[in-house]
Amino acid sequence: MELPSIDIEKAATILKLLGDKTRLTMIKMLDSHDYCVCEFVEIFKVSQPAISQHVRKLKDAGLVGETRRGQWIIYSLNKKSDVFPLVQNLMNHLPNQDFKLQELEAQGLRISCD
Amino acid sequence: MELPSIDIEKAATILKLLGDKTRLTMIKMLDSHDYCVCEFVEIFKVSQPAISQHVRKLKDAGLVGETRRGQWIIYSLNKKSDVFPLVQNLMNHLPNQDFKLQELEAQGLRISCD
DNA sequence: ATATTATATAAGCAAATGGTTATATGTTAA
DNA sequence: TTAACATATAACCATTTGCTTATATAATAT
Repeated sequence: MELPSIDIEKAATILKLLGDKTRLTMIKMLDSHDYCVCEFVEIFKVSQPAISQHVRKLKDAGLVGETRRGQWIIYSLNKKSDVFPLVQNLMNHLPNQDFKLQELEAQGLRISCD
Repeated sequence: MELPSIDIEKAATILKLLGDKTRLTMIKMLDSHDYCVCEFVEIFKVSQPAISQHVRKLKDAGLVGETRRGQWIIYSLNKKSDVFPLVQNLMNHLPNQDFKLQELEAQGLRISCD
């Protein structure tokens, strides 16, 4: 089966974007659940602007989408992206990060939206 | 089928390494053929030290191996690397780069070792 | 031995990266 | 309308990156 090819320059851009522990973890997490900025802030122990800057890069590259839900902005994987097959493939090599969600819940920090 | 998981920190390191157009192209090229430094220099139009620095990073990460053959040092993909399955998987999404080899040959710049 | 060729290493530099604090924007609640 | 909360943007800074030139090391050829 033939996989659609991704321009090597574009691929390098995506890999550079994912070549950061925080962003790579975010994407892996988003593979299971959607998250809002404030949840990421709790999880990654960095400032809120730092998180906003990371998700912005992911959004600019088309890897994630955002939806406002009340005062929160929920980020989710963009499965329509033309590089999604590549990303998905990558994710298969990474360990599940659901334990982070459980930690959030244990601390009562999971925001309450469906 | 279960894929062996790669520590997310290690994966980020590898992706950052491959998140560079030159190195990503090198790895894709090495997926088909071995190359020496001087060939890479011709292909990438950067200085010889720049190429040496790139291959060194790939070597330090265990992605490639080197063999001296006379005055040349031949670089090849290290298929024994524990991240090779990930890399291999990535490569499947990239366009073949054999035309670069053909360009080399057309210019008579392919070095003569088997 | 000496010159030539191939590669590696060192040092320096401009640009990019990822964080911070301060501040602006937008939504909700009182 | 005002306060509180969630997020984004701006400005700044230290570190990293990827190149360059200059030089060192190693093998080959004369």
